[in-house]
Amino acid sequence: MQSMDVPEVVVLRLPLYVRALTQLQMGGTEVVSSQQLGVRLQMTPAQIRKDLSYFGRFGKQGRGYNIQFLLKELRDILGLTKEWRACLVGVGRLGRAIINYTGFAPEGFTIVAAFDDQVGTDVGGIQVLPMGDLAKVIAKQNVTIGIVAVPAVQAQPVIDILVKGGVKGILNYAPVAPQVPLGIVMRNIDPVLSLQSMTFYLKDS
Amino acid sequence: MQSMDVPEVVVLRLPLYVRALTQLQMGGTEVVSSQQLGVRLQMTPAQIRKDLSYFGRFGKQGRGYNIQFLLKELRDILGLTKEWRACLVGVGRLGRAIINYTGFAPEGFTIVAAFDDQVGTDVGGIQVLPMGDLAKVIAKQNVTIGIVAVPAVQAQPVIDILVKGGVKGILNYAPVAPQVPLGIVMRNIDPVLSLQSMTFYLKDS
DNA sequence: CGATTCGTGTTACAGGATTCACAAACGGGT
DNA sequence: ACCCGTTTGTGAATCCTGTAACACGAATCG
Repeated sequence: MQSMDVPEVVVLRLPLYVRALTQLQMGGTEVVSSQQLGVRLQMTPAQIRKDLSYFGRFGKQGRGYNIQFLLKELRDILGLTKEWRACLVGVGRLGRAIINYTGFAPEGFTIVAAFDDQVGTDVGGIQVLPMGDLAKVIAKQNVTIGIVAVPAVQAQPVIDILVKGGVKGILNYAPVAPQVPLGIVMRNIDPVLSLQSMTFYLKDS
Repeated sequence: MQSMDVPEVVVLRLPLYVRALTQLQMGGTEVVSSQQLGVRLQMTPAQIRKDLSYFGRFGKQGRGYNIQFLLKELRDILGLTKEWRACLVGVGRLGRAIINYTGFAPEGFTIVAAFDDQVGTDVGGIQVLPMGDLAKVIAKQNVTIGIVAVPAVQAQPVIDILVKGGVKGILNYAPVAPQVPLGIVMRNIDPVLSLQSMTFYLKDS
C-alpha cells in the first residue's frame, strides 16, 4: 500500500488538482503544465510536480500533463471511481441543509440514510430512521462514511456509535474535537474556527 | 505587530485552545496543565506550551494555566473581544442555512446583511438586498467579513466585488480556489474536498 | 524550613516539507 | 537529422514544524 509513505499534506492537495483539472477540461484544454496549474492554484510548479511524483510519472517533458489522463490517474489514486455511501446523523437545520446540498452527488457521494431521535418525516426524499437502526443500516446498505450534524454535546457519543457500527470515515460538522480510534479517518467542517483564526489577521488593519 | 513572526499553523490552533478552555470553564475547572489540555486535544503538551509561548508567559510552574486568565488573553490575541460584522452573498439553500446557523452569534460574529439577485424576501429576519448596494452597506454598516455562498462560477466575480467594496476577510463556501489580493484573508469551507481526501485512506480497507 | 514534586518556558535537535537547480526528454521547425 | 525552446522528474539544499530535554520557579509536605 502506497498510502503509508505519502505525506498527508500531499493527499490533502490532490483533490485541489482534481478540481482544477476538471475545470480546465470543461474549458476544452487538453494539456497543462505545472506552471499553468500553479498560477491557477497559487502554488509553485515545483510543489505540484513533487506531489504528483509520489504516485508516478504522468507528464511529458516539454509538453506538460495530458489532462484527461492525469485526471483518470488522480481519481484512481483518491478512490473516486466508485460510489461512496454515507449516512447522516442529525436532521436539524444543519442536517437538512446537508441532505439538500447538491454538491455531493456529482462527485460520487450519496447519502443513503438519515438518523435522528425525531423519526418519521421524510427529508429531501430520504426517510429519517431511529438511531437504533444505525448498525443494521450501515451493514446492509454498505455505508462507509458517517456525517455528523448534531449539537456539540451529542457529537462524541454519536461518533462512538457510528464507529462501532462499522463506519470508516467521519465528516464532522459539530464544533468539537472528537476522539476516534486509530484507523478511522476524520474531517472536521467548522466555519467558526475558520473565522476565529481569520480575525487574528484582521484585528489591526 | 507580532502577527508577522508567528507561524500560521499556530494561529490556526489557537481557536482550538479557546474552545477547549471554554468547555473546561463551563465544567467548573479553574486551572489546567498543558498535559491535560494535550489529552483533550490529542496533541503533545510540548506543542501547546510552545504555541502559547509565542505570545507571552501565561502559566505558572507547578500549577498550570489559570483558565479564565488564559482565555481572556487568547481572546485578546485572536481579536475575539469585539463584535465582527459580516455580510452574506448568495441566499440560495446554502445561504439560508448559513443565516439560520446559530453557531456564529455566540462567538461574536453577526451577519448584518444579505445580498442576492433575487431581492426582497426576508430570510431569518435579514432583508435581502441587491448586489448594487453592496459597497454602500459595507461602508455604512462597518462590515469587515464577506461570506460567499454562490455557485462556483459566480464565486470569483463576487469575491472581487466584496474585496473592492472593502471587506478584509472572506469565508468562502463555493467549491473553487479563488484568487485574492495580498492582505485579504481567505478561508474555504469545502466538505467535498474533505471527503475526497478521506477516500484516499478508505479506498482499500 | 528543606526536600520533593510538578509543570512551565526555552533551547537544541530531528524529521518533514518546500524550494531549487539541473540533467534528461519531448516536439516542432528547418 | 539536428537544433532549440520547453517542461518534466528528482536529488540537494533550505526552511519550517514538532518533539524531546532541561533548568528553573512555585507549591506541597513532613
